[in-house]
Amino acid sequence: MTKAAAANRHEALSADTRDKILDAAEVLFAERGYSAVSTRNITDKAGVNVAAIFYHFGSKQAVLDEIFKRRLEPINRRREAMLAECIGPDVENYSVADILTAFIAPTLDLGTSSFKLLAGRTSTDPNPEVREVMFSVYDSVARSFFAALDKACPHLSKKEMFWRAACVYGAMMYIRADNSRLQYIFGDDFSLSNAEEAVRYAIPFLTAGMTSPPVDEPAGRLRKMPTKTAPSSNTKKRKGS
Amino acid sequence: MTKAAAANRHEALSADTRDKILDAAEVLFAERGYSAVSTRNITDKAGVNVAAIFYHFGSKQAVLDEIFKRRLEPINRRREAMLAECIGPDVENYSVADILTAFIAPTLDLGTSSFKLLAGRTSTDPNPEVREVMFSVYDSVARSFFAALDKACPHLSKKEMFWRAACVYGAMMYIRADNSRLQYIFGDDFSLSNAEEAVRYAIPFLTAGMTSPPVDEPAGRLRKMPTKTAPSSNTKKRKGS
DNA sequence: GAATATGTCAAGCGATCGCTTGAACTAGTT
DNA sequence: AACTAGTTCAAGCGATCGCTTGACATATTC
Repeated sequence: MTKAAAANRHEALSADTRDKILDAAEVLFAERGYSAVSTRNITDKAGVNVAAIFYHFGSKQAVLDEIFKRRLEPINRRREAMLAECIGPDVENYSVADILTAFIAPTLDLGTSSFKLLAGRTSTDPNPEVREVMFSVYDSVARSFFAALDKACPHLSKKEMFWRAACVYGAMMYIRADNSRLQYIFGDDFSLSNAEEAVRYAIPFLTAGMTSPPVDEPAGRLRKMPTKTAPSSNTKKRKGS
Repeated sequence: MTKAAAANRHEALSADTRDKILDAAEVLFAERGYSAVSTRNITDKAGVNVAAIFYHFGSKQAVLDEIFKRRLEPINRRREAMLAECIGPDVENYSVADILTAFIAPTLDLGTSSFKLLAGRTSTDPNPEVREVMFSVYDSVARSFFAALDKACPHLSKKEMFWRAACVYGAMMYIRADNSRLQYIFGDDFSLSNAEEAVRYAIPFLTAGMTSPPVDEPAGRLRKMPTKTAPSSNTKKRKGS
């Protein structure tokens, strides 16, 4: 009783060192970038000793890796759930908009979490240590996403799919990274950090791009064109298959 | 005669220290990122003394700034020339595809130059020193580009334009940054570094997105919709106005 | 209550950071 | 030959880097 109470109090007052380090590092990496943040910056902000990083994680890079694993696990569960919901047995009716939403929306549903920024900004970070983590963490989800998109867009050659995927990926990452340069140009009334608006305005843009006619195919020969949205609705709310 | 010859030979054999530093730093920054490259890395690669950086530029940040100024000057001249060519007196016939091409193509016409990578990768670099340079360097061109896009897309509210601009910007930056993750997924036959393919496949994607119907506007009320391409052609080759 | 496992801490390792210094070298001018 | 201005150089400044160490505190087990 007293023991449990003490344990609870301890847990309520302060997360363990491990989590404090992850929380602090996440914020700092998002703000300044992996390379520009030192291990002492992290432990200072976390209020723990420098050695704790190496005791709990082994290296600075391992901290970054753990940050991504911790956040992406629930996000990817949501992604796969949403994806499963919108790919039924009838391949003919795959909705490009729904697939894009399944892939993008869960990554934006993080509120003001620093991880959204971090994920966007590290996506093009050239530091080898960072890229190593990115490769290890993003691979499987990206594959299942592109596989679904491929089924939904049978009119596209692999090359066209490659370039369109790059556009989708780039737009998504840029929105997440939110470097505030556009805000600087368009004015403070606008912000890329508004998740609802991102889904509302960016998804239709990307859907229009994905479903536009292929560049290479002569206009005559034509395979089945994709449907942009689910038959009955253009919002997320959809009936089960 | 001998003097001029000596000067020429000297110039032919080795660019001056200033340029050697810029060339070396450009490659290293592109490969590893600004924060992960030290001044000694730069001067070692350039084959000059460490102090030369501070004698010629004053700081590491000033080197990054000079790299961007040196490359962007000719690129921005091309951009403005192409933009001037596609915005005539008849606003009604502005071609979204041509405007996008004017903005994007010149940044890709760098061959294998490291600057293309560098520009893409630094665009979302959160390091304050890097962001400072980005803000100072990109502002004016971006404004004139968005102004032209705005004229070409009168059917869009400022908010819709903001989000579509973000998608365009993001796609462009991601393609330039070429983090090779898509290549890893799609296979080695595909590469984002192919400038011709980028223009051929990405511009139509982005044009389709830009010219898609507005999200907010009720379908009934409708201002003039934009033309996707110039009347006679969908390639870069166009007659003068 | 000694033994053991787990975690924290101050101190400091060698290496490297951005940057500075003052002496030396190289023109070209008088 | 003396002078000047522009440039390069080795050496090193204090600070900080990622990471390690060994002493110590705490909690659990037998």
